[in-house]
Amino acid sequence: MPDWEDLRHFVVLAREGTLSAAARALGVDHATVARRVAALEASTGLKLVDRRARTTTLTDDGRRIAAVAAPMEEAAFAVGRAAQAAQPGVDGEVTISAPPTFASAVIAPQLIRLRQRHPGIRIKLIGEKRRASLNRREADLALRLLRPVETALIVRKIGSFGFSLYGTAAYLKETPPHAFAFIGYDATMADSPQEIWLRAIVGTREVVLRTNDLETQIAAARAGLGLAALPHYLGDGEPQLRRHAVAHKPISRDVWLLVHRDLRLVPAVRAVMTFLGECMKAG
Amino acid sequence: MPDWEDLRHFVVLAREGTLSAAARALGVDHATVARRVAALEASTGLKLVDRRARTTTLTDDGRRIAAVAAPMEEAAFAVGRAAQAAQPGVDGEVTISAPPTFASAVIAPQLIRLRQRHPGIRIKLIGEKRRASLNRREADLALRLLRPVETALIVRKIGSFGFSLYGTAAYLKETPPHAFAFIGYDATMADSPQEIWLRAIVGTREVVLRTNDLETQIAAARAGLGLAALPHYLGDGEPQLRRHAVAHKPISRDVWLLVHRDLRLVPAVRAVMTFLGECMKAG
DNA sequence: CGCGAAATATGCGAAATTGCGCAGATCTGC
DNA sequence: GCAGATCTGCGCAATTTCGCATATTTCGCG
Repeated sequence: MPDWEDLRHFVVLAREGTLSAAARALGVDHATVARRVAALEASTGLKLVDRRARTTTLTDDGRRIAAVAAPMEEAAFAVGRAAQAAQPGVDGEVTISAPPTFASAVIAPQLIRLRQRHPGIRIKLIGEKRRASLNRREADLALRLLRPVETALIVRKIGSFGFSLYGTAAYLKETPPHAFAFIGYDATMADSPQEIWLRAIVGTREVVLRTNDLETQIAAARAGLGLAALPHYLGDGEPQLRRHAVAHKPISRDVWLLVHRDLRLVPAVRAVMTFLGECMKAG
Repeated sequence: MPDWEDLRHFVVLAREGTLSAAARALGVDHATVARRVAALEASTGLKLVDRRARTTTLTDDGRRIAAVAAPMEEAAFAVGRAAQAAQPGVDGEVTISAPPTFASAVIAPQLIRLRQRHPGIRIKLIGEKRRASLNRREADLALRLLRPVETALIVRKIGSFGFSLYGTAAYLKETPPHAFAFIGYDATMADSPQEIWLRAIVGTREVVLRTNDLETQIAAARAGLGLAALPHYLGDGEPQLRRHAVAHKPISRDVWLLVHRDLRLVPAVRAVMTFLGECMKAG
């Protein structure tokens, strides 16, 4: 039986693709990953990776071994969750993953309430667009705008929010609707419901700014560049912006709260879940 | 995620029950096991074992964690088998587990043939009464006298051998059958077919020696103490001993060859399996 | 009640592991 | 074609880890 730490490093290398990326993911030096993998190769008597400068490719044997070792990592994460689940009391650190603006505009302002209610809970709030893997315990809780399909996750709808067009009061007053300019997402978000909704409204008019960053859209709208489709929790918080009513059917997006099955009964996690539900009602 | 080596030590401790036993099983010092487990407790924030002098008991949390971590060990063994299975050519070390007398009297004398045919194969021959776990890779191949029920194992009957009563020529000539003394197994082997067979023959006559060791029975028979029920592969090899025919129906026991599913196609393992089959025909 | 076997705890020196810095190699963008 | 960025490989020093020896505790047994 090979050394388990060697296997841990190798599994990450197999997933990440390069020694350096694996080293970053593991929080160690790349030389350590290289040595660990070399040790695994020695103990198995197999050549697992082709070491070429710039690229490290798994051999056939390497892929086989990585596939067999992957369940080990699953089990290791399960141990981590079990340890978290066994923690007594409501103390502990809970990591939340949420869309960036959601984290900053909705959750963060209300965190003080959670803090007052449960002083023992430490919160790690990660605003990120890519979806954190709850299976790999990159987060304990996640807020998403799409109902996920992953197994072993408990999904709960905790609310929804609507969109409106926002512009400065001056812009809305001075510009006739047929001359409106718009601010929208770039191609990476072309499939999102709010972007499709916006395109329908825009019609033949002009989109003068495309950006993947919502904060940039707000800044542009504030500067009087045009109208942006913003969630109410953001647009209503901007004193310089006003909603502009349109004839189109309004849209809203649902917010889903995700938690891993193993963690759903942990007191600290439950407390944060309750808090997040209240955040949605308040927001 | 906890350190995987810590988990490996803890899983073995959970199975073995004491620090010392776990240390023996792992081939390390017991101090190392204690330190590893302490490190795991620190990283999980849980108390996993109750340390009392002389006894080490798992806590409830410890049992939970051990149960979750056990699949990790399964996967680790699977990696070991996969590595063995990926070995190219017929070179490699193959471990055989067999009943002690079988190993010494049948297999060992013929090993030279295997060696001549496949010089690259190194054999580890373990004579042991307790059944080696092929799942945990204590052996690659096992010979057993009972058809096992374990899953993931391939079972093949490769032969059988008979039993007879053996005594010295002088003893058989000078002693009338009604005065025969017998040599048999002790209580631990009372349920074995050959012992039941022997008891039926003995009838009301005397069993003057009971021992769990077959070699001891042979030595006693050679010394003229009485008659022992020996497998032919042993008794026929003793120049001082002669078979004594009895009216009872002769018995024989089947020999089963076991191999783990993952290893059945490994060239070196296949070669040894073929060799073992020939051993049975020759013996 | 004393003794021995076996298990756990502790302290110390040796050995292995790790991180860092630097060199060599390859790919990308201009 | 060239400069910059990124990745791998290697040697050295600091840290961590491990095994051994010793002490302590507990259980079984006469």
